[in-house]
Amino acid sequence: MMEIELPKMHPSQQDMELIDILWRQDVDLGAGREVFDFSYRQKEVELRRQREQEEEKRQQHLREQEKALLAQLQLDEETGEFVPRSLPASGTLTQTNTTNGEIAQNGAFAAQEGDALSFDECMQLLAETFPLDEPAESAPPCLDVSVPPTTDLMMPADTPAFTQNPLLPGSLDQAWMELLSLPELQCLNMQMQETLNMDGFMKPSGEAQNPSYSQYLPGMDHLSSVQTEVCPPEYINTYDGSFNNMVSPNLSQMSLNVPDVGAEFRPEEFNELFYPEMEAKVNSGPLTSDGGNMVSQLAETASDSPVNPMDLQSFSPGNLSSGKPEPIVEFPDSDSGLSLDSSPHMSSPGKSLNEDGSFGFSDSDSEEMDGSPGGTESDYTEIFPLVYLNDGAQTSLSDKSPAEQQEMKAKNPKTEPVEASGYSKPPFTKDKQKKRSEARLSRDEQRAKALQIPFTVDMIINLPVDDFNEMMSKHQLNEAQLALVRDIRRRGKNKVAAQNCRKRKLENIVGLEYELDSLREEKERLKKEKSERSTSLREMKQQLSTLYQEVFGMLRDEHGKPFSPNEYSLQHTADGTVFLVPRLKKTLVKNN
DNA sequence: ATCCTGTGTCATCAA
DNA sequence: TATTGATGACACAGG
Repeated sequence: MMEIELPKMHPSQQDMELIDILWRQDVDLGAGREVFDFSYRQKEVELRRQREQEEEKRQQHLREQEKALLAQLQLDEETGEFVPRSLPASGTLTQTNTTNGEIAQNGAFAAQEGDALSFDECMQLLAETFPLDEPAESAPPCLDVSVPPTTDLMMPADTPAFTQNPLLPGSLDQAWMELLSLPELQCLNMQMQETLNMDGFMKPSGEAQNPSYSQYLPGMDHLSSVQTEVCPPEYINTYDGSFNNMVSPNLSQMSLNVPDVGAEFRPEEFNELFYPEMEAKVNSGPLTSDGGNMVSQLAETASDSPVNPMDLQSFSPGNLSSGKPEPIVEFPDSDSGLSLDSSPHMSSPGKSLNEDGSFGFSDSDSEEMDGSPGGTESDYTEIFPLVYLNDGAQTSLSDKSPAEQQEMKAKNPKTEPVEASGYSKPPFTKDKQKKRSEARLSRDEQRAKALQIPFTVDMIINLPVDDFNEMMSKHQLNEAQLALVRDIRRRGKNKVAAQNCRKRKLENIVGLEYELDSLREEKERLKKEKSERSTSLREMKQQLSTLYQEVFGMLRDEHGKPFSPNEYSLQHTADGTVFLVPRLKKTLVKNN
């Protein structure tokens, strides 16, 4: 308890030393050592002061945290953005239908509320463990991937706000990571993963695909590894699956302050994220960091590798940072739709080459492509004949230089007639391999590959505009590439929007049908009720008439004669009093 | 051959 | 002004 320490040398230092010696020799001084030890007492005071300061600090942090909670944002399911929670009736879509899925979601979250406490505690622990010394830091809301993509529908209002508080200072970054390794959080983390997956399941179309941008961001990949350590494979797998769909707009917010995409870029890890199944192959191969060589090496290994060479290239530091992703071919006018016919892979030289010999991606070309009967998927079989020939072998012409591509074209005159004829099914159309390749590569992916865009289509489409612009600014793209990237983004977003729109339309139709049924039922019910009441009214009238006649017939005047129904009538008031009213008089009264 | 349905895309408008 | 979402319209593929 009383620890022996060497006090700092003070003026009374000799005395203190003596006291110390006596103390060590267990000489009874008649008083505690601390009585004589000035530095000890001073230290005690300092300790107390320090404790007070810590306490004060902690309280201040709690207050700040509270502020942050108040200002917490809420994920808008539709927009994928964080919006202030104070928009209770914001959504136009989310509230339209309470589908079973949503009910299930609510249920699931309700069930999760039980975890809220522990999470709360964790956050408190976090705040205590990692004091926010830089509250003003505009650090990113480094939300972990485990943070569920909550929506107003799914997240009860009283749910602890930490889960989606993007205002948490960036210093929490590491705290999150450390927290993730805490055993008590691992379970929570897994549940959040589950939630995230569930959300993806509930919203299969564009609006729900909610993987995290952290996957895109090398700086965050350690998070993945953390989860890999603590989560059962199924969580990871399902997560990967949902990731393939799209990137969550909401989680994308988290990437705001993540280290530069290009900064600590590690292509292997990136690859692992995107093509986990391929990672082994790619890594085991003679892959080098030399972007130039890699393509050719890929070409060698591509026959058994489904990896998209474009992606690999994009992950190559050489291409990313050294920034010469420009295809050798110049596309004078990129368009918005890479024209099939202008594709470098076209086997039809007449169309594929512009007059200047370059490959054209002009709008007119695009129209030619999209407008022509041959325009769509089949065109891509023409664009990438080798892709379809070699399933999984992404060594399409796009991986080769235009010169090589032209060589290929020269070597494969076979395809010319097919494409020259415009729309006609290429010989590989029935090839299952081709279909599989098609399924794997969307048109825009193929376009991107053709222009050697150094980003994945997912990134292009799903990154928030700021990140997107940042990403674009980090790479020097030529006009064709820029235009293609923007078109890909526009098309991708519009595709999702169209899916949402159709989904909504269907939901509206279903809702209207349901409403129609309800109204029909209501109508039937009202009809029936009307009929019943009519019957009842008729009966009552009949009874009243009978009663009237009975009563009227019992009435006699002073001569004992019955009243004439033509001259008199019976009237009754609300209190049951009955009057015999002369009809003439009655009309007179009425006239009055 | 024709119709229906699902999907992608474009144009346009509105926020 | 740029971006984004919503939606009608169109083309196309596939059943």
